[in-house]
Amino acid sequence: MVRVRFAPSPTGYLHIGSARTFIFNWLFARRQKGAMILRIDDTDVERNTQASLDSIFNGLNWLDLGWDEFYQQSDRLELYRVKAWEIFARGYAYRDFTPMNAAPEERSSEAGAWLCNPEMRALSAEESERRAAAGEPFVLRFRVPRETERRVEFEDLVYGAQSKACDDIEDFALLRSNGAPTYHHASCVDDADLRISHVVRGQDHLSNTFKHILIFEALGVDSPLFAHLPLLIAPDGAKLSKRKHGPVVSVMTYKDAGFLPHSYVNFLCLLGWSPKDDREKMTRQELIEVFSFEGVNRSNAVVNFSEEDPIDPKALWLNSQAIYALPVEELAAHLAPVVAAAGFEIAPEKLLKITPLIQERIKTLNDVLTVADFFFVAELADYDTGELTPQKGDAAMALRVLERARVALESAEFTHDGLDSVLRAEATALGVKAGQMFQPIRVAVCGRKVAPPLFETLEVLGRETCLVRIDQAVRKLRN
RNA sequence: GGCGCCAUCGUCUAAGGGUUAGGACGGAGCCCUCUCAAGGCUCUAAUAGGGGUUCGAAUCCCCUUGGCGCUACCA
Repeated sequence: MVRVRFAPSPTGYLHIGSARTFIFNWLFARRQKGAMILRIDDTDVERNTQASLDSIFNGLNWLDLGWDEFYQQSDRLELYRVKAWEIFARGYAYRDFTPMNAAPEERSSEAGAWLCNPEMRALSAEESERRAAAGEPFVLRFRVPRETERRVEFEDLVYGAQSKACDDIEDFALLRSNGAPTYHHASCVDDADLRISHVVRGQDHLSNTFKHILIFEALGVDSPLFAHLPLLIAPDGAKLSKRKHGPVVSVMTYKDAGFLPHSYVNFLCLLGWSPKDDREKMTRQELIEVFSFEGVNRSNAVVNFSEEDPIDPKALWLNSQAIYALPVEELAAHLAPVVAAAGFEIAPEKLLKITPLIQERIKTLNDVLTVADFFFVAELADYDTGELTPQKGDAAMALRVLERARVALESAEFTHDGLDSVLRAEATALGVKAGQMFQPIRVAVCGRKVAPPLFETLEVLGRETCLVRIDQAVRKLRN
């Protein structure tokens, strides 16, 4: 039985890299008909906040994928304590009484990396017990095997054969001096206790895996299988950080920008993974069917954003495609809350009629506000009168067109075909080109040159509104 | 510094000894057209460098360079 977990620590918002890790775990679980477990790694009480936990849930909920089991490490502290002392009892760990901030400088710089404090590692059982009983603070450290020239080895499902000499692994902590478990310890104990079959996580944990394998050994259990994922990085090559790169790193930014959850999931999947054919737009079901670790890349993927384009153009394109593919009713339902949040009151039936006119013109849900605004307002915002002037024409032509249109529209049948034939006939009668006829009308009713197709727009706007707006345009031209 | 990992168009990627190095996004152009889109077509642009192995390397090996990660009583 495949069991995978996503284990964020609540020290910030949901990062897009974390979201992608969640998605790959989820895809693998669904693909293998296994279980997806959400585990909150909150062993560092100092840094965890409720706000952060809420924001992670918000992000995960928006992704709309779900999970099967939920755990929180702060509920399981006793388990980590018990397991740590079991490890100690088996001789795989020792008490280190070195004071907290003792000589941290000596650790790096020089030739060999810092491995352990030999004095503490060699402390006799008696002295260790005595000092602990006397209340002297200590951290419980893993005793990495050094007597043999052993190497820790494993086969990563993405990166292949991995190997590291024990002499390059330091004696890491299991329990802090306050008794709380470290990430390494709690994570492994939980992975063992929850019977996690595959650990799928960021490549930043690749080197940590050697330590984890030693912990699993000390715990007396088989290691899970590992699959590390390439990291998401910024165009400057640095890893994505809120401080340096701003809101682009947060999942909620994309929700707020008007992304459809699935299209964003689709986008994230394409970063560091490929179905190996030319498919890019994929449904959730397709993603599940085709996902595998063989398709995962080994090099980091750049999220392509800049000051001018804060959102990766590929994400935008995928979203516009997803919007285009949506049934009109569904798109209208997605649009309604956006329109309402902007303060417009619009009847659902009307929005349903507007939707097909803008469907292929919006890249995000939020674009409805800039593309269809003139449908929502009672009064058009002021616009430059010069806009009314058609190509290769003048203000006089605009006036003639609008006056003529005004009369024609009073009696025209307000349907696409009706308006089409009436307005084209008027153009011919006036001796102007169709475009010269349509443009002044478009600007009069929309307030700008760029807008959805004219006849449908007039139809949805309705005769009354159209006549009022044309009158206003005529007045502007006469002034 | 030590250890580990990585390296194909600007970006995401395909090609795992033999291809004019393919696709997508972006950009440019053309077509379509009532504007804008959408759609169609064309163009743009890559195997980091150097050595090997081989009849033949983007592909295998080594070195260099560059990038990333770990090196906490953070996760």
